[in-house]
Amino acid sequence: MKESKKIFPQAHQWFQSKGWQVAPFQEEAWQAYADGKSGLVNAPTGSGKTYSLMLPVLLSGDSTSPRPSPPRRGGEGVRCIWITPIRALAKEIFQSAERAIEALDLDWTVDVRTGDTTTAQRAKQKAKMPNLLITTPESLHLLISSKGYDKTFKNLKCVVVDEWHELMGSKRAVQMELGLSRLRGLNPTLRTWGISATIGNMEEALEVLLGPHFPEREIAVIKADIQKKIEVVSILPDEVETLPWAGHLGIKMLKKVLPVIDKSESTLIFTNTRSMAEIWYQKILDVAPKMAGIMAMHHGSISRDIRFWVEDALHTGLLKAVVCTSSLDLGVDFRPVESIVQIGSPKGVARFMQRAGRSGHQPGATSRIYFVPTHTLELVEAAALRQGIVDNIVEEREPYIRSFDVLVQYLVTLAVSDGFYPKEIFEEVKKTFSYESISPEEWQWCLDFITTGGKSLSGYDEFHKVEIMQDGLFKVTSRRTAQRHRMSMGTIVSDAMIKVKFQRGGYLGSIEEYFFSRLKPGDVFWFAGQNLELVKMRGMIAEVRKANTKNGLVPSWKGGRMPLSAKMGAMLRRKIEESVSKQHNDPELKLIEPLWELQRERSHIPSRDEFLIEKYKSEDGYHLFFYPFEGRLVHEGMATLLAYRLSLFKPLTFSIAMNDYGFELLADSSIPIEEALDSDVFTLTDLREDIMQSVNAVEMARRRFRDIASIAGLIFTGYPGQPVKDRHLQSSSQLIFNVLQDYEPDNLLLQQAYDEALEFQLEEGRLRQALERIHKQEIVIQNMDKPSPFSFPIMVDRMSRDKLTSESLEDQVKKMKLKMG
DNA sequence: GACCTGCTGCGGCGTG
Repeated sequence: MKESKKIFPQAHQWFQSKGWQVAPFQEEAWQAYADGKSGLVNAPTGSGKTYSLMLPVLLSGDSTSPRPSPPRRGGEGVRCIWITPIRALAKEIFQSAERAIEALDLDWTVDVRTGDTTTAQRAKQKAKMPNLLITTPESLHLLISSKGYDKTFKNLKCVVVDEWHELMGSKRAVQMELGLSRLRGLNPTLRTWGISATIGNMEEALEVLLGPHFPEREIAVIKADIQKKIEVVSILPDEVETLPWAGHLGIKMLKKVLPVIDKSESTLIFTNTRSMAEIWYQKILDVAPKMAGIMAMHHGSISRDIRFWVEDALHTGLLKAVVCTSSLDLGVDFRPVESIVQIGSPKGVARFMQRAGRSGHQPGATSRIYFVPTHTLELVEAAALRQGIVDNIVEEREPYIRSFDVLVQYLVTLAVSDGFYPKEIFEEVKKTFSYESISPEEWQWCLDFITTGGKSLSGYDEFHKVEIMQDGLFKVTSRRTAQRHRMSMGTIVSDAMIKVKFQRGGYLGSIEEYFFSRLKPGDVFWFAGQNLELVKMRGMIAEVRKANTKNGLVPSWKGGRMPLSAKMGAMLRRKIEESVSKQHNDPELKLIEPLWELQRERSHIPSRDEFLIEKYKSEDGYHLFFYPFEGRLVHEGMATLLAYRLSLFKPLTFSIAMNDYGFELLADSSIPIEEALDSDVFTLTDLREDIMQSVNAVEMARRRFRDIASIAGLIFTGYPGQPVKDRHLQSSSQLIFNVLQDYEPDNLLLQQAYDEALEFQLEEGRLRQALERIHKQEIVIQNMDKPSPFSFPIMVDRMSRDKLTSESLEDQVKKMKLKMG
């Protein structure tokens, strides 16, 4: 370690002058960088990870001079690119860089380039690029799509990808891989560094960043040895009966949450959905009107202006509490708050830890997170989360591979700028993790696709985007094509949103088109913490005014589903067992004991090597309940699979319901489950075939295809400010889907849609593992006279989806409770 | 195509 001091004495001096300590991992990173290595710095937020790479980049030979010297004239171009997944973080990186440059008296220039960069700034950059460029993966691709980009990046020595764990597991990472492959093509000695929080598959994260064939001896992995203490405090009801058996809102716990808010300087209240945030915000105001003015709300559909204001107000101590969704997980790294409250299951240990980390930022300080269960079985989740933290469990982020939509977009990007020669680019693309396995035929398909639209779309000129020049250069010559392409780059596809505005101006945020299709003028809804009356619709704008009525609809957004992570599922199974055998110290598990007694009385509690199937007959029909604890998506797949296999024994129509813990099959005549078990209904044999038979794979693929088509540039989503209506997008994507389905079933984008449906919607891999596990377990079939605590919430879930009944859900649940005695 | 609880993230109308 002594030697590194010789390499960057200025850095040490600067740290000293500030009274900062140089952490061992920082020194290690400086050394590795000076040695010319690439790699990954694995360090938590707030650990000084930025300077672990910022300083060696600035101070090493990549700078014009490590000592003060008169600035050289322009033309040096970009020497380092710093990638951040979030625009808002760019500002912070920029400030860190400026601070370092000034303190060390260097002649680096630094600037930010994102969608927020103004036209004037862009023009300035075009004349003279900064030496350190802070940008996003999307903006990097936009730069690659401009003429002479190879000159811009001619002197590039290093790329740093910040928050790499955030990109991993999304197509944005694939886009990053492609961008890196091109930059390495331009500069074979380019150093690539990632900065990442811990994820379950760290080695893979490194491999994705550097590509699978990066020379081993040029790689370094730097791990910050900072262990954060996290304390999980459940907010418990006085009696377990207070908690509902089913439900997810947790409003019943409101009174217990208020004291936490009261006694803390500042509190973040995390909810799982945007509508839940809206509801909690309103309910808190209802019971604690004094919170008006010192409490705010923050979620992804609220306008950026309002969100910035909230972040700022939290900084300056104006706000005492903010109700939010994961929009505050990341992004602006604000001053830590005193208390964190999590309402309902966060579904994964990593997400929970990240949120906990928002409190107690001082080194050595303990982060405390209050967990609020919203139904009885979530008491077990509390214990599971605590154990998960103790055992250091962190979920994986699975990288996307072979995403042909991202690849064809990239190829058009290259064709838009200076054009490309396929042979050269193929070699680069093959070196990425994502496309390592691409075959020459598949590559040729991509080239055909961008030049002719492929076999079935060749009749349409708009798909002939790229031309092949005489010398074999692939290039876009049409201005319109180039412009449209630049306008639709990136891999994030959003639904068309209606903007919500006050009549006199004042933009509040956006809600999906669908929500408004059910509303007529005069209707009242809650949004952004306000009670609003719809005045009129104007295109994609909803004009509103403040309403005086107390009640209103709460918008629901489509959003993504967050199923229980596999690791949480395993931990839940373990904790149930510990709770039942009373081998634990968790207060939550103690509280839930009466529920186990009831479960045992009415049914059975499965041990680790048992798999429980409950049978129950009601006036609705014949029910079967299964409990794999694998999350909603896997359950949905498994339920359809079993329904299909069971129907081979006897013609039956099933209705299916599920939650994160288990699923239900309901039929109107008896279900031959024993018979089916005898002939191995959980078998892995013919799994793929049976899945394809049982689920509506075409429909699932059709839905995935919309995003794929938009990333691949098959559909144009409109000019900024005048988006194309969703139903138009829907229909054009469907049209193309149908054409491909009929005339070109081997189309790679179409196949990708099927692959994604299987992998991400059915979570086939996890389904397979779950079936394997069940196979090794002993199956216990239990008849029930009354629904068990396990099965009850699933039944409620089914009822809430049953449109035929006119009874309100609440009445039904009451009736059911009476019946159950 | 959605409703049935369901997050987050970026970019965009210019070629010397």
